[in-house]
Amino acid sequence: MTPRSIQPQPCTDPDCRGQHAPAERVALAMSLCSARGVRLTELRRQILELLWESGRPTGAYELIEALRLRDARPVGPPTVYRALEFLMSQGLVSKIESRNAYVPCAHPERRQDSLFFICNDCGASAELEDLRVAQLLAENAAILGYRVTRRVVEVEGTCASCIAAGAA
Amino acid sequence: MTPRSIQPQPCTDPDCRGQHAPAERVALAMSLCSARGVRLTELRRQILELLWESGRPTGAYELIEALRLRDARPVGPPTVYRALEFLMSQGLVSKIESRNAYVPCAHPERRQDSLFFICNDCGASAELEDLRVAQLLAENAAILGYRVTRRVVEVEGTCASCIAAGAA
DNA sequence: GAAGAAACGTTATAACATTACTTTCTTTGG
DNA sequence: CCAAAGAAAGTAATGTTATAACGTTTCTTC
Repeated sequence: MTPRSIQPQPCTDPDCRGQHAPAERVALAMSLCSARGVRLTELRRQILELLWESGRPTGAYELIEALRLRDARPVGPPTVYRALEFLMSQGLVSKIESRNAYVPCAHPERRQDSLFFICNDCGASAELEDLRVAQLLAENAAILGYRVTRRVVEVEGTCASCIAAGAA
Repeated sequence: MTPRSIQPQPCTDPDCRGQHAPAERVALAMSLCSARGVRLTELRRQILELLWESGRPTGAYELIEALRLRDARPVGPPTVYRALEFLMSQGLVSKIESRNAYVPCAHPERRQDSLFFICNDCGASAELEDLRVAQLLAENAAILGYRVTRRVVEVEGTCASCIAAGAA
């Protein structure tokens, strides 16, 4: 199950739903940052890794706690927020605004704001890209005369598993 | 400029961009609540009015301050948050998640999550409805097996006026 | 290895939101 | 009308998320 090699393996499938292991994700991030000439420091790397391991949108203070548990490293809020800001600037992480929580991005090599689907029951989130949505938003922005810098699209609801579990 | 009558005048134009006066907006809200058998109390009415008068996404603590100034009524956070919750439940107000701020809804009679465009420069927001976006999100939700309960679509950028002002 | 820049640490505090409990107001049935 | 019940609002305390301001360390470059 676990890949033998952790060489970066960017997914080339636009319909990829992300089943890569955290280590692989982090390796891709390292290679991307290296190519871009920016520094994915140990702290930043750890936070990205924690986000990949978490499997759901994770709050900044949860990350602080996780870092403390992981290697008895007590970091303050500004430290974590700065790291998150860096990761977001590189497209490696997105903030889920409706949750005040952070998720790792499946395709940091494509710098595109994704659609996020968040389950109200289990808290899990799914990421999707849909150029048609971006296109429609661009259209509407043009009508209003807006220059777009960021798109936040978050769909709240109940995921398939939780529907199944609830219906049981 | 100011309308002589403040009778409720729901806008029937789906492309309406909202140029109605606050009093008219509040009148519509009162009539809607009355029809729905829910109570638009004085506090709730005042908060809705303040939001319409504000002209931009407004934080809960700004509302507290505005209420205090308006009629020396000091209200606590829970009071305001409860009123906002009611207003949101009636589709009269939406929360702009990326700002932790609240805006009045242009078309409370249509219970549809709108698209919001927010200017990073002046802080103003514009509301738009686009069924095509809702449709695409529904499509994607269906693919994932999600049951949708709420859509958050917030486009950040620079509005036409600020682009013009900045380009000057 | 010194200068400059980037990252990180630390303290304090700001900004946003909720819990738990009490009081007041409103409606409704006797 | 009046009491009971329920909805709304008041109050105090606290929880949660985020940032300001400033000092220290680390990395890079020359």
